[in-house]
Amino acid sequence: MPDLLDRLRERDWRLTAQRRVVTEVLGGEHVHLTADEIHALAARRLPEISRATVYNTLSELVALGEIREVNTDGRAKRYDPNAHQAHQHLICIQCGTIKDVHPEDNPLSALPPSERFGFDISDVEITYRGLCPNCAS
Amino acid sequence: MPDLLDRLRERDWRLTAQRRVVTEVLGGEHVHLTADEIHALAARRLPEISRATVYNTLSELVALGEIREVNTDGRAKRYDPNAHQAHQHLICIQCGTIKDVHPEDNPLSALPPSERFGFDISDVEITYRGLCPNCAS
DNA sequence: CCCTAACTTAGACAAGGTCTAAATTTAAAG
DNA sequence: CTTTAAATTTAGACCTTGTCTAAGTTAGGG
Repeated sequence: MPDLLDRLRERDWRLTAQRRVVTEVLGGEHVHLTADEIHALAARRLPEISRATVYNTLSELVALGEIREVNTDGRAKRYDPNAHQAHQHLICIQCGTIKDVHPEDNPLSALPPSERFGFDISDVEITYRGLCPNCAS
Repeated sequence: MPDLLDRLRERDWRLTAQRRVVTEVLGGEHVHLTADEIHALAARRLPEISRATVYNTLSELVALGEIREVNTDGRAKRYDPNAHQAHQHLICIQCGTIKDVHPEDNPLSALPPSERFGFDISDVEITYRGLCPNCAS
């Protein structure tokens, strides 16, 4: 798969300095940053970047399906660049660390038709919570 | 199982008028109200009840394990009085309706040890999303 | 090189929630 | 029945997260 910036170029996404630094900050595969964290990192390279632009850019990337919004705790949303591989999240209830995990079965198959109330189900989000080895000791 | 107010009485929970109306508003089994909705309903019976008290009471009920906090959409948290029966949620992406559902398997069993990163997992939260029959037509 | 639509900006605004200090209420002791 | 200390409630200030707007700036086709 070509990298994120290449994919965006192919889609008539006007590439500005601001959009570039935001997507660069989201480079890794196992990163789960809040909008404010992304803004702070982006501002290290482009000091005048505004909060509004970071929010706008993130919304566009979500709409394009290039990143996912994760609602882990009712606090700030986090943005997950690992959008092209189905996965779920495992979160430490103490330190907040987030891991990507991959359940064995298709999570949808556990929900029998009688429990679907006629819905056309399109998405399943699973969050596992527990104590990480570091916090347990 | 004795009802909510009885259980709380047995636990030295000082029962005030404010706490009573909040717990009464949470009476049903299949209700998923926001704090503001709970405040509005409570205020119909006890007009001077404050927002802070509603938030305090809800936090205490969560800590006591009598209700559950549900984070459905990154907007306001919802409070679910159906805390003593394991269940998950099915949400309409259009109208926001929330249904309680009961998957067949233990959701934890789908996560193999190799995907647990040494965590001691204590909770799994699953949210199914789709279009309800009403919105589909 | 110019033009215009697209983009970015600062800052006001809004929703949801937390905190604080003062007032009130509870219930236990005298 | 009073006193009293601790628990509870209150109004409103404040905080965090996110959205909106109007004005300024920029990308890139012609």
